[in-house]
Amino acid sequence: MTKVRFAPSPTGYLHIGNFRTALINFLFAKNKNGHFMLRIDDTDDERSLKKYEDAIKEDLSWVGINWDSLEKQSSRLSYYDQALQKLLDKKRAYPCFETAEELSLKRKKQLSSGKPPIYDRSALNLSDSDIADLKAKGRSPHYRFLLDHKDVNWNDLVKGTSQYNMSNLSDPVIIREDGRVIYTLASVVDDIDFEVTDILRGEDHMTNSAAQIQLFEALESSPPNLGHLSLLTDISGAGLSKRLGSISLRDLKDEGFQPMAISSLLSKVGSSDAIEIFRDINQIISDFDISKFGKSKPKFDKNELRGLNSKLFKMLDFSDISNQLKKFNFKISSDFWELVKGNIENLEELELWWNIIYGNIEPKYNDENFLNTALETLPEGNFDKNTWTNWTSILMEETGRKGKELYNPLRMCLTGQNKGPEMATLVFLMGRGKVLERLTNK
RNA sequence: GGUCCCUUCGUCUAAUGGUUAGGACACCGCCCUUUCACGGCGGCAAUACGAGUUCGAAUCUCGUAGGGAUCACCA
Repeated sequence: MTKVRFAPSPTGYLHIGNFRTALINFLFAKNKNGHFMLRIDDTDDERSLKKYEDAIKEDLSWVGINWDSLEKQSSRLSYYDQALQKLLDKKRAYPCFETAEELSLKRKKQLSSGKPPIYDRSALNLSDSDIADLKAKGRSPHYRFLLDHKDVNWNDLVKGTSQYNMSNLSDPVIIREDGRVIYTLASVVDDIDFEVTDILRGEDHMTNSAAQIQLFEALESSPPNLGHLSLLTDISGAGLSKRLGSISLRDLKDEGFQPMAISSLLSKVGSSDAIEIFRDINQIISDFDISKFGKSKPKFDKNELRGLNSKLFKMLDFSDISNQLKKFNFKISSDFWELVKGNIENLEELELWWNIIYGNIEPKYNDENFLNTALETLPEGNFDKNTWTNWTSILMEETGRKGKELYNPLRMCLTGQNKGPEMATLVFLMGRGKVLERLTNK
């Protein structure tokens, strides 16, 4: 069975790059009736916070991504120790005693003399007695994985035939000086134990993957299928870290974006499918195909998201949205929703239209003579659904105007906007009192 | 600096040596609508640059330029 995992570290809120990876893993698995595992990579306990773990779960749930199982690396520490022992026995791991400062200095030197900052493996020269001496002095080692300096090849689900020469890489540290495991090892151990079949993640993991392939093999397993998605950039083409990293899912939520608008965009952008709005995640699942994703970097455009959001609102009935409308401190009726849903990009705009119809706004008078005539011909009595048509028919006869010439001054005066929902219903909901107020309140 | 990856309309992309370089979104125009929008129809618009291979190159090769990623006792 297909089994994937999404493995965030709880060191911050889910941003849109992260979320896209989660979504694509979810869609990939569900399309194959597979298993989607949420794995909390909290081995860095200095930076990991429960608050973020909760937030990540909450955000995933908000968009309808449900996990079939949940694991936390912090509860699996003994397995990582066993893996280290195995690697030590096979001479694929070795102890190192350099301090972080020494290593950093070394890298700087290499870089300034034009050389790649790759670890020189000097700890490999330590004899058993050297190591014993250092330990006796109270020094405790960190451990590195000994890479095999050769080409690693794999057939990437997204990138196709891929290759990396391991001599361009430092032997990765897998256990810290204080004994805590590092992601590189923990992730592989978990992927083996939980029988993950496919790893889908960003192309920033490309070199990690190359090293981890050797780790899978050293642990007498075989690597899962690997797919590296091209990273999202902002509209100018700048990388994720610069700006998109700061757009979290919660920001989008707060800005009034709907989960399905976000999922619709992020599941299709960068693929050869058309970007369109989907009402239901199952529709996206059923035609998901990882091979449709391209190798170049797609751009995330909030305007595109706005468009999808407004298309979604048009599709929603009052009953679909009424829960979300409770957050407003004014009561929204079904009639009101049906009237304005075709003219909004996000829910916050409801407040504007609510004020236009029921509250106070600054009307715009751009044709006083005409508006005077409108005032004179305003029908008496309570408004009904035909009032607008009757009224404008009279106005048309009186003034000879029609079309935009007829409607625009009324729209501007009554709503303060040059566009918006259909006037007939809008005026009916407004009622005679409010219309009179706007017409006379110049 | 080393290594890896990327570059087709504004945007997402299709075209795996022969196409008038196709589609979707956006934009513009027309129609529909006595207004906004929806919808229908149409239009604008691209192979980063330079060589090479070939009868023929978006496609293969090399170079140039631009962009991204990575090179942590982070994940």
